[in-house]
Amino acid sequence: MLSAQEILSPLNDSQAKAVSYKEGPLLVLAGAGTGKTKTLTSRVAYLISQNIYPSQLLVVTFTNKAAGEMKHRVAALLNQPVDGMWIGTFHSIAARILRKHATNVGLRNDFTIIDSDDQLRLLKQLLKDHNIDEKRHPAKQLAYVINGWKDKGLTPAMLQPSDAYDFADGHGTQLYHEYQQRLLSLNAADFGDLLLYNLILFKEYPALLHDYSHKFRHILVDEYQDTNVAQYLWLRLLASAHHNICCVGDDDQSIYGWRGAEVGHILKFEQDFTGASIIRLERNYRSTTHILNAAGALISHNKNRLGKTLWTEDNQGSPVQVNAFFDDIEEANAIADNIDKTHFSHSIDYSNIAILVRASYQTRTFEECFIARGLPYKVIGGLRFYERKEIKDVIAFLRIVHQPYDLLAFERIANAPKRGVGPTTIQRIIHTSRAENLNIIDTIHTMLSQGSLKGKAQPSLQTFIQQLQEWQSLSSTVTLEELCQRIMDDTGYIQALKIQNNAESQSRIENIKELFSSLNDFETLEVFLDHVSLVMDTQQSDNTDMINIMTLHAAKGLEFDTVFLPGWEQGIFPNQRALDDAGEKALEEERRLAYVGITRAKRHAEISFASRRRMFGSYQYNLPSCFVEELPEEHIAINQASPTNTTHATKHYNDNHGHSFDQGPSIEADFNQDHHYGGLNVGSRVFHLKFGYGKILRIDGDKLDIAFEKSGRKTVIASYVDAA
DNA sequence: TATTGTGTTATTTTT
DNA sequence: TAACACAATA
Repeated sequence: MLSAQEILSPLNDSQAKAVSYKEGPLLVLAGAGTGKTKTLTSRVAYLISQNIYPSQLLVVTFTNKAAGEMKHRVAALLNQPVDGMWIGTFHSIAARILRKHATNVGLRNDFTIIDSDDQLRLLKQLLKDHNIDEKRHPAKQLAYVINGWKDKGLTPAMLQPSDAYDFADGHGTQLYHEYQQRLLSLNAADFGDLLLYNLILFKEYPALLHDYSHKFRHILVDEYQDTNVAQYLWLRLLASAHHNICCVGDDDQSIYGWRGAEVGHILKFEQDFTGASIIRLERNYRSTTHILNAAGALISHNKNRLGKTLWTEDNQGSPVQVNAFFDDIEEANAIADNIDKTHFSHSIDYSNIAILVRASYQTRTFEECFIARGLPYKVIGGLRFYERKEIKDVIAFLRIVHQPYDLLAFERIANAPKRGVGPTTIQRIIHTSRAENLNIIDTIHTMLSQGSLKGKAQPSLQTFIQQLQEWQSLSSTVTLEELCQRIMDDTGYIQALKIQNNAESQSRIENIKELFSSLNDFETLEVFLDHVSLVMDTQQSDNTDMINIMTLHAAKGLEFDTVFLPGWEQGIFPNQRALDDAGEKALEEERRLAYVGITRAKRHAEISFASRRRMFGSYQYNLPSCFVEELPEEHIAINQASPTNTTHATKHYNDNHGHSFDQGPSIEADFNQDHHYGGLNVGSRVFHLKFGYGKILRIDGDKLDIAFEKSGRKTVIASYVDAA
């Protein structure tokens, strides 16, 4: 165990001050790259060195990734594993508390945590039962409204009469109320409920609040600028006994307002927690002066901020490059060229390069460009492992084994694989189950004996409930993997995928196999199900060297040597819809997003915009983003592409940069036509991970011109395809 | 009930 | 463009 002195010595003055701050509320305003996590983890270690028991500490983060990293770093700092510390996401900690006292709010302690998919399904049923036209009032919107209320800590009873009009001409409150009832009868809670029920518990059972608020002697919160009202109230309650709450955050990096985060919380911290101190971390250890000052000037256009000025002892570096292009294709090609240069001439790893876009659809242009050129890349974000259809299906089977009342899980897999049970039958079973308060097995059993199930559905459901009962008895005797294997065999789920035999079904089978192998990490079904509902991110640890493509949101907290920020155009970034919805407030959030983007770069930032962009099948013409003008001249270099009318960007992209790219692989087509490459010939059928199956039309060195069956004609590098 | 065709509509995303 | 939901059809 390190001494306090050893913990403090590697820190700068402000960091050390924050780490050793004694008692009372503390806000650490930590700018980008100022050692936020280091400070927070050091403080945890410091408190432990001051004889605070780990079990008296509550450390809250937003993501599992952050919680994991924190745990890891504290353990490394103390040189011993930390047991007993409550460290986790808001949701996982709230779930832990709620499981202990579930019966106080009408749930059993084995309640299911449902995701947004199930939530939507439930709301659709509700709307149908109320004869509300889903076209005029989509379930998605209702989900948004209800989640919004929950984020604000509002139960149906707390709503104002006018709130009802937030959905379907005044039906909002009633629907919210019934949705909550249905969740209770399903013994389920959605993500918002986890926090909301905690608030209810603390309010209605003061003894519980007393216990928890005295148990935790220190509360530490990461990314405080992202807290929504419910989380904020939760923190205030838990901190009410000792006021030892240390929040770390950066108002300039608040980018989740659209999902309930309130920058206001960090702005009024001093009013909320009397006697609070604020410590600013302004020394940046990441970026060069040019990058820092460019970002700083940009963000200074925001009015709603506490204000801080980042500085660095690093050198000037090179100015932020601002590149103008004719269209999106030219932009992508120029970035690809630039990456070649960065990688080959300046020896920067691909993994140290990122392309950050405003919206995920923008990644496509880059993917296509990089595939054609054979540049290795990965798209961060996108759909996660547990969100895949086949994985959710397998999990639904497990859920129903675990909880035979789980109608949502039943709805999901009643006809997967197809067994002749159509939507009408499913709805009837669900309605009966709800009306009679019977579990799935009993419901189907009853309906079968009444002869109210017809056609193909009758025998398949008979088999289904038999199987379900077998699985239930198996679940207590065999391992999770064996149970899963058995379910797949009995239902023929994998068999059905095998019959489809296309690239998609192939990868689905792979995914299921991957799930199988991860099952062994879990002791019981219950532990596994809790894991999948709360720990959604399965970061595949990929140690291959690849360019990172992701949204600006996904980039928060990361850093790269070189960062490309394409699509800085009015309407795209700042995003038009955001502006329409929330005006000036949204513009400030978009600006913070721009700030986050620039400050990800250590040495090199390249902003770009194009005058023409292909969007949704047609061309859109955009003006440069207003943020471009807000960048200070002395820290940027503007590179205007030579005026041209051709779309053949490759002809003149060199003009933009004033150098050529001989070192990189030539993109000029060489006309020495080949007829084979390795084992591949013109006319061969091949398989590509992304594009599926196709036929080779032309071979040119290692570049193959392929007509894909699904994705059309594309040029790809030979090493990316296999003979089919 | 399963398949095919048509129409609509396009942020950001963690838990 | 492309994905997805829903209606019309086999």
